[in-house]
Amino acid sequence: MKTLRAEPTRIDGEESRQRLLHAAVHCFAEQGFSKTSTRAIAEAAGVNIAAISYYFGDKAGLYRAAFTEPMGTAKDDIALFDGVHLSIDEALRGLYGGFIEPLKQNKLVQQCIRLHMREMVEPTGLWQEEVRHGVMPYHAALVKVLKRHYQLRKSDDDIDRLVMVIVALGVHMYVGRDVALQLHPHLVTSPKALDVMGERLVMYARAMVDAEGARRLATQKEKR
Amino acid sequence: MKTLRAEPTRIDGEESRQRLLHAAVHCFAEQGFSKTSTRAIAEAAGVNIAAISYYFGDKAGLYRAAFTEPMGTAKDDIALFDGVHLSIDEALRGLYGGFIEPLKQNKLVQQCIRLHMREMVEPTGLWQEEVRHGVMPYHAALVKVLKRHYQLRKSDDDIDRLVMVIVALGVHMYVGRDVALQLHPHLVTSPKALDVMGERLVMYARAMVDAEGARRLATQKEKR
DNA sequence: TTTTGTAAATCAAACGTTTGATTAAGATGC
DNA sequence: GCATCTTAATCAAACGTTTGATTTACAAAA
Repeated sequence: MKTLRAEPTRIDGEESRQRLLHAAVHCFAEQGFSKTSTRAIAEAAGVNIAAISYYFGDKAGLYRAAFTEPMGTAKDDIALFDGVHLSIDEALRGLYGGFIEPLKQNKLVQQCIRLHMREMVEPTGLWQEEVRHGVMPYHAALVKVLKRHYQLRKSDDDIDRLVMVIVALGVHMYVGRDVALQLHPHLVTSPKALDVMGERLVMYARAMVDAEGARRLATQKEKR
Repeated sequence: MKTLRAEPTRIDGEESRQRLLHAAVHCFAEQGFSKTSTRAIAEAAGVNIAAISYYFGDKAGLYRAAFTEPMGTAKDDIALFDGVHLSIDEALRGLYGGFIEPLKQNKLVQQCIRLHMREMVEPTGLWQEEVRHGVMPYHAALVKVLKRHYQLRKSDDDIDRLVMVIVALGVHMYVGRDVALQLHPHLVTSPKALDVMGERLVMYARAMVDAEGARRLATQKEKR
């Protein structure tokens, strides 16, 4: 029933493309690639189906665009914690801030991240590229921060392990979000609660960093 | 072109159902629900398509069976860490052992877990039930352990937060596995490396538990 | 100003394929 | 003979994609 047509006339230009892209991000993030039909996307965007092939070639092309285009580069996130003048606490605060902040607002970014989380479990090839261009530099930057903190010349496996779990705490805010929403909704919804969560993450991470430092010291002594 | 027929004849008894189930776990874990066709499952199982509706009703029924049947109950995992005589370190060792051990072997279990991880990102309704019957008791058991350790009468938000991140470290071994395999394969493949990882997780978690304990003590003093 | 030409954008309709599910007939073991 | 199981064939529905025609915007030509 399309009796009323609110749209004035021609939208002309990039707008249709943009609307398709946003609708795609929303649909793909919500239901995944296969469960989302091109028709559903087009309908949500208020655009004809053919526009998909017109602007993006095919469904896969639209997905690729939805996956990569709206996301900021990893550099933006890295910049939040890799300043040379930052203390380890400040660095961790910046790092987890990058995880927490999008959860408070910015629906599009949240959907994008959800899309990326999806790819972690369901790698389609795009994710491997994302790991190379997004995750790898991110980890490398964090390794650098830790090296400086421990005053090491070379990194090692234990640094990598520590980086893994530090990142894990942030990642889990997204991966475990649905579970948390079911178990303790009030801990992960309000901005205030999310801030408290961020504080705790910093505290936890700091504790892990210190524990690893102590362990390194102990094994170092042991060797002598 | 089906000129050659390798299959003998009857596969005797219940076997078809089992083969279907295993093939389903494998396919669903690998590609997810929508991307897996009933034909692909039947072919992988070496069974006619109609057997799916015969044994499981429909595709959804097969999925449900693949999701629930092969998994052990949450009680098995909980039993690894909720003994009243266990120290906090022993409890954490048991807890993370439950995460690490399946990674060393048992392909079927790994695929099952992968299936469950999938549901975390792509909730189909089964996951909500799983949260109620699997995750919730798991969290509750861990809360109990922490309450005992801190000698608390009542739990609170901060305990829940701590439980979340303790679990996060274990969960991340599965969620972040693909990334880890690309970044540091040697840290998450060999049984020996996995054991080291398990040790570190215990150490990290212990550090977090202690940090939270210290924080509680500090805020407690502050209030007086 | 008006006419004409061109390229971009949009549309409904249809295409061929794949999907999950069902059917009726056949085979097997008791 | 009877219940259990397997098979190939078939179904409607939904899918992604393509098509050819149409509409709009804009600029050059008259």
